[in-house]
Amino acid sequence: MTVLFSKKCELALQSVLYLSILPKGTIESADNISKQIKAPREFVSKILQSLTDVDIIKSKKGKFGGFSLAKDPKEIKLIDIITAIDGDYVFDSCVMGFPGCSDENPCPMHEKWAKLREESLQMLSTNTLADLYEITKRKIEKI
Amino acid sequence: MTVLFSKKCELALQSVLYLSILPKGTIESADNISKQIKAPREFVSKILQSLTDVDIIKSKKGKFGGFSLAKDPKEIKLIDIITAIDGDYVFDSCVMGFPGCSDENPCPMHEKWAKLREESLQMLSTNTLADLYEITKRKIEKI
DNA sequence: TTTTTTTAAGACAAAAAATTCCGATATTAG
DNA sequence: CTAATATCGGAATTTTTTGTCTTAAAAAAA
Repeated sequence: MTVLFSKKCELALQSVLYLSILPKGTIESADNISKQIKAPREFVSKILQSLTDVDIIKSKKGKFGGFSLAKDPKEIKLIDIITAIDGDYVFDSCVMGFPGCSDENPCPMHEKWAKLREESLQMLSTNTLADLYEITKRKIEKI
Repeated sequence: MTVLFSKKCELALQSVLYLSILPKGTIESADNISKQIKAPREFVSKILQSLTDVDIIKSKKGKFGGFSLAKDPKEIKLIDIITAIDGDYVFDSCVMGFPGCSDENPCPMHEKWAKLREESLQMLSTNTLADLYEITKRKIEKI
């Protein structure tokens, strides 16, 4: 079985999306976030830590501490979260795992896949948390 | 890090593609195939076994035994190989890992992703080994 | 028939990814 | 200051995926 993004990355996206629908500046604990997205707390906590390192969210220790967005939702693109966790490997490695796959020495899928890869990258690079606000809110409320 | 297809699936695609450029009916040993695609022999062997189960390739035991395509290259679609190894999970699970993601209760990426998912599926369902013959040959020869 | 070569099958081992645990440190309330 | 609550950082554990080994069975050649 196979996945586009790692589990870590999925939970990162879910966590940050959740933070993005809370009133601006809200500090939410890892415990609350993990409950909301129904994922193991310690694991979510670890993921959130790596997101603070790249300045997508910020953290506050101690009582009433937790995590909050480090910038405005319209400044955070989906691709930022993805590359922070999974790297940009997804978008520049060969789909079929062939060595040395490039425009000059393409694998059998290369050309046909290039278009899809480009479109995905485009989609993830243009959409910000702000763009997804309404639909995120609706989804989170239904979980 | 993350990948679209599992390693198994990548090697399955490479192996079958390799078989498809050999003269019709050629029987190639797991040993030769693994050397060609530079992958561990026993592992490739395992993968080839599962492909024989779904009738994409056929096997022959004993001296001069090995594997060969079970049908004409234009009868074998890429998607057949992928679902045989990775299942159809890739194309009907939520990109963000949200539970119960559907058209009625979509995740934030759902709609935008649907188009890409559909196009990928389309591409993998319409292309057969025969369609990729020339480019496969060129690639394999350069490995 | 015996030997050699190759797949089949399943147990086993190693590596990677996911998940948990724990001790340290920071922050705030009382 | 002390107690309570959080994050932080790193080690430890579990699970999944990848890869190996070993033995059996089939096929062809000697």
